[in-house]
Amino acid sequence: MGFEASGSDCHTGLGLGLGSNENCPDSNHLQEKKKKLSLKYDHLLPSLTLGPPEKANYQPETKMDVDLQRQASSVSAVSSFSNNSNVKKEKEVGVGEEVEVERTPSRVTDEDEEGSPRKKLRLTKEQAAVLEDSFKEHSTLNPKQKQALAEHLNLRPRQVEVWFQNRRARTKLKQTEVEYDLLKKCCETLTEENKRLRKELQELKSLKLAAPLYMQLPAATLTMCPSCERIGSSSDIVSSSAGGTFTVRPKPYFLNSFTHPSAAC
DNA sequence: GCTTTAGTACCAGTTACTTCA
DNA sequence: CTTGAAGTAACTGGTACTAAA
Repeated sequence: MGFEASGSDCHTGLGLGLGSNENCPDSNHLQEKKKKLSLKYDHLLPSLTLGPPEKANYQPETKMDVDLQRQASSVSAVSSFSNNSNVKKEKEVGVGEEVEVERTPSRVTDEDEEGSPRKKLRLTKEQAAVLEDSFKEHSTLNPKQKQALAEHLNLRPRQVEVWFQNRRARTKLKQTEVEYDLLKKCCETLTEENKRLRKELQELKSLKLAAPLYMQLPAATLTMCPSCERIGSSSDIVSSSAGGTFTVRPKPYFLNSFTHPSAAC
């Protein structure tokens, strides 16, 4: 699958590293590379079977239908190009043809018949579903796929392109939220652990001052952590005395060199 | 082999519009 | 009916990459 599947791969790596995305197969640069290989996704197009909404039973059965559709597509391509202040030319690679379109700023050209700029259309459920399916296949489109999808849904290629951009942004946002939650939980766990260890250290220090009985143990069984001065034994044994017991617990908690080197204690 | 330039795709951030509680 | 929040289509400006000159 595309972005979402590999996105979860990235999470598993989480590594709690903020830069983890760099290693993600779907990070920007890899996506750029993927783009170049995008022709391999051409198989998708025949699999799109849902008819465009509203124009509910729309099916370009006749040549005229197809021509009209193409025409509409070209016209809308003109009206949908983003507003760079300059007029641009873009070659839309059609299915088996190249259409050269004069581009003009959209603030001007996006006006509909009534002259109101940027009238926002709401995609129908069916359109959204087809786009969603397509996105699941792959999160980026090559020009052919874009054109074909646009024709299939009776949308402008620019609209398809924008939808994919926004969809990628939403995916990334969700992914970021998930990572944030994980990091937050991790932080809370570590804070708790830190609290516990400090408490334990305090207990040990007071024990040491009161009755350093562990000194009487065979030296070989005791080790001292150089960084936190915690005492352990080769088997993390419990040492008890008349004054009470203290335990050097094994570490059930997960530790991570990312958080603290001395966490290995 | 270089630099420059134009074209293209993508992204982050933003705006504008719609929908719904 | 009005309003604010949330969702999202569309836009903007910037960056990276590629191919041609």
